[in-house]
Amino acid sequence: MIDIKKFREDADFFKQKWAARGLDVDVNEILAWDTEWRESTVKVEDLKSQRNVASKQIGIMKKNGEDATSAMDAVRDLGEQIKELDSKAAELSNKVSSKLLSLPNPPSEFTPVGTTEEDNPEVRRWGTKAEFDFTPQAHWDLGQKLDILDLPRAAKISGSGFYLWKGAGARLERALINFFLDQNTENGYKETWVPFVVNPKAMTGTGQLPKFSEEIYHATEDNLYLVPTAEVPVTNIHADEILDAKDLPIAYTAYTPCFRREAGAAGKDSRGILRVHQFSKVEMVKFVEPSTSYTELEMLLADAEHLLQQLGLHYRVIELCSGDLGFSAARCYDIEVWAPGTDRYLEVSSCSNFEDFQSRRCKIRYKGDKEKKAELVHTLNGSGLALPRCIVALMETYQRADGSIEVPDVLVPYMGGLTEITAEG
RNA sequence: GGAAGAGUGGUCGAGUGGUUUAAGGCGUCGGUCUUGAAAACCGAAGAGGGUGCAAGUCCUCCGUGAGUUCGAAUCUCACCUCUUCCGCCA
Repeated sequence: MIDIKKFREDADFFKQKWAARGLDVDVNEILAWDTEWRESTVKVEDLKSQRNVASKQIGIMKKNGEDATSAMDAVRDLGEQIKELDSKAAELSNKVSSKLLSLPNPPSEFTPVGTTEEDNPEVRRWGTKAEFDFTPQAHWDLGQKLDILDLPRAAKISGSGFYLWKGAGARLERALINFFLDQNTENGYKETWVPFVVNPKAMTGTGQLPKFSEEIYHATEDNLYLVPTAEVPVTNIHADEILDAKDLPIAYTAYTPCFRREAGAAGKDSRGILRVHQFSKVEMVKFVEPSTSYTELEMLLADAEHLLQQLGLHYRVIELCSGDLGFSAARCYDIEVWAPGTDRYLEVSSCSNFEDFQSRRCKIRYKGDKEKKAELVHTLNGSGLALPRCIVALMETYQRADGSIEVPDVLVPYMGGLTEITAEG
């Protein structure tokens, strides 16, 4: 959520920022509601002040044994007015805040302006595309022939968009989760284990609600949501808290499954396990002092990149332009890994700075040593990393002519010493 | 799931209808004293919002939301969370 005070001062600034995202926002409407709210607030607070004084008087009169009937009648009338004005003010305030909750974060000053993903500039590349003296296969063929990936049976159990690993495939999923968690811990992120099901307040705090209810699984009986990313529970760890400035930056890492309905995405890039309803992901989340958030973003990105480097996978980093930026982010980098069989770059990480957009919604603040007021922290997060597409890249990059797969050195210990995945198991 | 009890500031804890402007302890910060520290003593300090150039001033906040009342931390109702006991259970 944006800062209403800044919005009052310069609504045009926000209008332009939202326009850079392709949104035409009627800022005057919001300003009018806000002005009206402030006017009613001034009135109602004055009435309340009068009532407080009069009530105190009544108390004193009663204590002295005087008759307070007429004074009580007068204040009763005040009470009626207060009630009426109060509900009017509450209505206006709700209008403003529900509107603001549905508006995205303004892109940062660094964010390139653009309309679609075509406009996302490439930041850098690491490594080169793997070369083969045979035609590399896609992971869905490799997985089936090696009998480690069973999509038909996953569909039988749950429907399309779910995956099922067997044998070395299942082991590979577990190995990567552990490898990522270990690496992130080494890089200073504290490992956490969080709920996979969260309440509406947490979902609103990070920005999934109220706008994207169609994208998330909702257990209506209990009004709880399956997490679409660990970002939600992990960021909310410090909701409604005032942190000590000397504890910042705080960095966490967490593994969770991620559940996404992917409404309307059927058919698009959905072959194999490229886009699924449930996938594993290890996430990194930071709470930082505002002045440091953009250097922290670069560090977060470097940490995520390092994971792919150790796996020896070629990737590129792109920066999202204003039109392609996610709802809550002010600036965002995507890391895309090369998958030779699929013949595409696949997004495996999004590293974002949310500035104070989430911390304002979640009320995550920090306080310095002296008389300084509590200020909102900046929050950041990035995948480190999303599993299925990493496995796709691994399988397709390390495949051999006979369809077997070589296990990269760093994963061998996590695979119980297994150095290759073959059809013989 | 059932029963009982409880939720007050950074923390512990008093307050059960009216100068509560939320006591007091601990912790924190500043000062006095000291070579320095500790101890002791003195003092300061919550959050959000409105208004104002400012000093200031006003409103709201005692788990959450409604209600009763001239007036609610205090009374009523609903919900949430925690504790204990019982039941069920990996």
